[in-house]
Amino acid sequence: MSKNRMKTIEVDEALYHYIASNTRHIGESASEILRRLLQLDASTLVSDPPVVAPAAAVIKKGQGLEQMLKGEEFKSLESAIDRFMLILSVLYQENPTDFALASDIKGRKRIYFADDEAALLASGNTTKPKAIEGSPYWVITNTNTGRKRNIVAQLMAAMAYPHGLIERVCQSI
Amino acid sequence: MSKNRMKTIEVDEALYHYIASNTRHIGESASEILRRLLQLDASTLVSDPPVVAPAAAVIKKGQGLEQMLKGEEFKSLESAIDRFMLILSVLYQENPTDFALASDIKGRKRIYFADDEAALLASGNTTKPKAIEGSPYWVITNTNTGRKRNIVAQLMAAMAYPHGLIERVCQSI
DNA sequence: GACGGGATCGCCGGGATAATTA
DNA sequence: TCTAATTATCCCGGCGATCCCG
Repeated sequence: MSKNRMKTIEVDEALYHYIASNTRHIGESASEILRRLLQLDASTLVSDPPVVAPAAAVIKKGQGLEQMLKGEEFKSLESAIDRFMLILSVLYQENPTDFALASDIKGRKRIYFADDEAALLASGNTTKPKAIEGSPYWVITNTNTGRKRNIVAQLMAAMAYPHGLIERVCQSI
Repeated sequence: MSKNRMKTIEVDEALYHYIASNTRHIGESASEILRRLLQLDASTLVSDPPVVAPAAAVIKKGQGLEQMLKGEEFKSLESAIDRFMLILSVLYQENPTDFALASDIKGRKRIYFADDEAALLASGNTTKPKAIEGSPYWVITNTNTGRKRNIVAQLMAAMAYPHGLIERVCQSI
């Protein structure tokens, strides 16, 4: 790897997580990881990247959430758990890609999200997994409200939502 | 893509140019470009990134450490203990032989390194040994941060690393 | 694994600081 | 005794999951 001067670029948190999670060996740098993921030779820079289908319809950040907070459905929910589940559902639908990248949040022993129930069951004692509607994901549910807020906050932060919105959403749980 | 909560990563110049050259439209962000190049669509998320032949693993003196200091993995660590463990891991991998020779560092009664947990447990009261990843060694962990720095400094000195690097590594703990 | 929600309390990891020893 | 080095107790904050309550 070249010792050349490094350039700084900005990436959103979800992408950052994705990159970090692809570390192959201890102490690997961002450049190394990206080169591998991009299938670039360490030395040569191949010209044309794979052509990919255009991104799906872009929804403006937080729009769906804002609507949800105002909506009758949300207001009608009586329990923290129901609000929690709806929020996650909306978060997923608003941006499945970022959600997927961000959902590797975990506690000391439990993992919080998985795409199947069994994985969550296996990660703790009575995790009470529930499916997130409209998504392939499951979440752990046996937590106090503080932790539910916490999980949502972490998730949203990793999905690069603005602070203020994170605040309001967590507050609403 | 939102501009909120961006993370900064460092990439080498060649990679930087490669990314920049793949801009599709004016004002496109690094995240957007990378997402496209990495094929991070909802559809491809589940599968692992393409596996590529690993880069040759020869590491020159201090090179691996330098990489580590810059690496995403290291930056993502939140506790002194985690940084400590990663540093030791990289030190071992960079030169197992020297590590082995240098690792007979000890305190007044505790020994700091051993190739099995029991030896460390036996050398003190609550030494909290942890295994050094990628190596056959264990370290004592029940120390304040000052001593962790100390241990690393002694180890690196015995492995003949330059002072400046020792400084920087210890500082980073 | 079948009542569901979630507060409360116990446990654990990190590591500063107090205690101990040379 | 005073200081400096080393040990390891112990506190704090975070996490888990039991268990109580509606």
